[in-house]
Amino acid sequence: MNLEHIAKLSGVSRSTVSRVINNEPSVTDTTRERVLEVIQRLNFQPNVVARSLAGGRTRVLGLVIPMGVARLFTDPYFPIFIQGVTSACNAHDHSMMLWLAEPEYERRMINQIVNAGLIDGVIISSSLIDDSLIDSLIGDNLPFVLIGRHPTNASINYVDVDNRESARQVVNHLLRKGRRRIATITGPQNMIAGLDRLEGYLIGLREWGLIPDPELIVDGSFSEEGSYLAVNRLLSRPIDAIFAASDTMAVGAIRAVREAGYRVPEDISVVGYDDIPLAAHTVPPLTTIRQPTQKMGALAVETLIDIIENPGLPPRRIILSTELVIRESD
Amino acid sequence: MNLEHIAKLSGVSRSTVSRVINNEPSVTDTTRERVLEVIQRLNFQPNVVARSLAGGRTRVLGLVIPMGVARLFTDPYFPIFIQGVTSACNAHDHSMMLWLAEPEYERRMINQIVNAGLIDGVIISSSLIDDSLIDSLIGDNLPFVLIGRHPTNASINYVDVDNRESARQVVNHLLRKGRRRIATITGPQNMIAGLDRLEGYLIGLREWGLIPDPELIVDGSFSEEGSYLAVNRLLSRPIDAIFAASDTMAVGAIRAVREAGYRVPEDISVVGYDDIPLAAHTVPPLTTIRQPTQKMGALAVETLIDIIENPGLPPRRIILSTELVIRESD
DNA sequence: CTGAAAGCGCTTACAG
DNA sequence: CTGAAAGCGCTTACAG
Repeated sequence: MNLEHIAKLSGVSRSTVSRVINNEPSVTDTTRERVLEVIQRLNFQPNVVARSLAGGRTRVLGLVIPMGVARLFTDPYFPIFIQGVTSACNAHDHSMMLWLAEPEYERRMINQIVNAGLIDGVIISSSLIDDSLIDSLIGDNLPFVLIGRHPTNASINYVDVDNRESARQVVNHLLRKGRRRIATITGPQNMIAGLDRLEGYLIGLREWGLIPDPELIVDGSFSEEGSYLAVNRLLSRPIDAIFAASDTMAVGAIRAVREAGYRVPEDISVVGYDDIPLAAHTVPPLTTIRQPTQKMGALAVETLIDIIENPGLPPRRIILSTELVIRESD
Repeated sequence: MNLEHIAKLSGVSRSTVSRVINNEPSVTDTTRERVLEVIQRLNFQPNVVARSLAGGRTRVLGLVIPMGVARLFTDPYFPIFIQGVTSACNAHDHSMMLWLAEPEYERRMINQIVNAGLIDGVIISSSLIDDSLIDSLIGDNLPFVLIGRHPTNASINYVDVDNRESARQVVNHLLRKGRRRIATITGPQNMIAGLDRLEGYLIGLREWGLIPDPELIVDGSFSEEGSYLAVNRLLSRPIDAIFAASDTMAVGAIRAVREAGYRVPEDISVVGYDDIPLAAHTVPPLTTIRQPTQKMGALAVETLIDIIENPGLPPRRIILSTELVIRESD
């Protein structure tokens, strides 16, 4: 079943059927109705592939998540984010193609993405700073939006949350609670979220005239286990609070703190970041930063479609605000 | 840049370039080398869309996960499974398209999947029993494989683990440890994994001549919270063990048990299913069934490609074995 | 072993 | 407002 088929049955040409399908205004209402009736009766679905080849647009969006990101395997952040992307794709009549970028295939994949013409644009989540994929995309003029701002290139479209501001707010909150020896478990420093959350922590301390102690800054790589190990090391020094750059790391931190015989929050406060579903159910329930994860996914899709349909406009740089959710870990 | 372009530069016809790209044997080595040299020099990538339209095959596979499955948001099972699918797609030069099936869009989506010609086949994960998508797929002759066996239709291809046998094994293990009042937290009974794990539990009890007590069977809907609530209800009766049909539910069970003042495993054993990464790190570490989640994803892809390339062969029904991992929750 | 040509199912100037 | 025709970039009989 194809356009020709529908055309014959409704007594018009293939061109007209195409126009009806694409909602072009230049069709009589009566003609339109006649054609639509046939389309519906036959439950006709135009062939996406042919449409793409002729029209130069596939209505398929790529979502790239670097696999190196170990988070993926344990952090509920991703499913929630992906859900936001998928819903928005559905709502805008697009499809989503997921790529988990494995290093071994990366080169071939970049090529596929950029040159094969399968997709109209790309969303890159949790990209590493200076990801070579970004350069490829720029070089080949394929529209893309980043989740997380780009530190240097101002012409790149992105959707992000205000990581620095919210981290600063966490530190501020802890300081107001009387904490003074605040440690932080950071994410990888080659990811913008890792970088910015650390910077916010530093800003927060300095605002209160405190000098950050490098020994209280340890890397947890956005993983539960990484954080657990980091906090074990940390506990040899006197600390009274921990800001973990993700809830998953906060969970690891709490585990380490309690195993060492300290109480949360009486001895050591623990604050996280993300507000994943689990955060409300840890013991004690986690104070954390709520970020609109699902909304970021949806906004990324909408921004990308906008860029595809309106090239040449100035870059969109969208920063969403967050919210400090105070529960019982302090 | 297209075939014509490459053809001109290497002094052959478009047809020959196509043959080289598709590795057809009927090309002289010298011709082949000449063409390949040009392709590599220009880093040429054939247009996937045109290829699909002409060849009738897109090399794109769809992965459908019903969103109703609340698990998705909290259960690490999915990222691991998706990772298996993606890797296998890469390895076999295919791409993967992810659909999270939202009820509201479902009808349109089925149409898209089945009729738009965008994909060569579909993998359905965690499908509900009697999912209407399955009927659509059968009706339209689109190749597909299920994760989880189909209870009635023997002609359907699937990859599954032996849920019944492994659940039976868990019960057997607990009975050998001297437990006699064994409760189970089940998954939804409209999912084959939920169904089969319950059945295995029943078989295990009966093997020892025990009569299952309906009051010890409660639904946890494959979620942490669902399980927590279910176990709260359960604790009014004297029980000495809980078999949770997923690790995520086991975590909820442990939480409820401990909050009620009982010890795990001294008072109540808790055994899970899945062996997610967290299972080794719960307090106490979880005894559970390890299933080859990633491998299931990869096998589903390979099976699907096989079906696409060799239609008409008898249905593949693949059952993978599992492993009881004994840790400290008993 | 290779090339010329038809065809995959659409879109889109162009002409009327 | 509508149709005939060219074209998107490939694959694949067919002929030689």
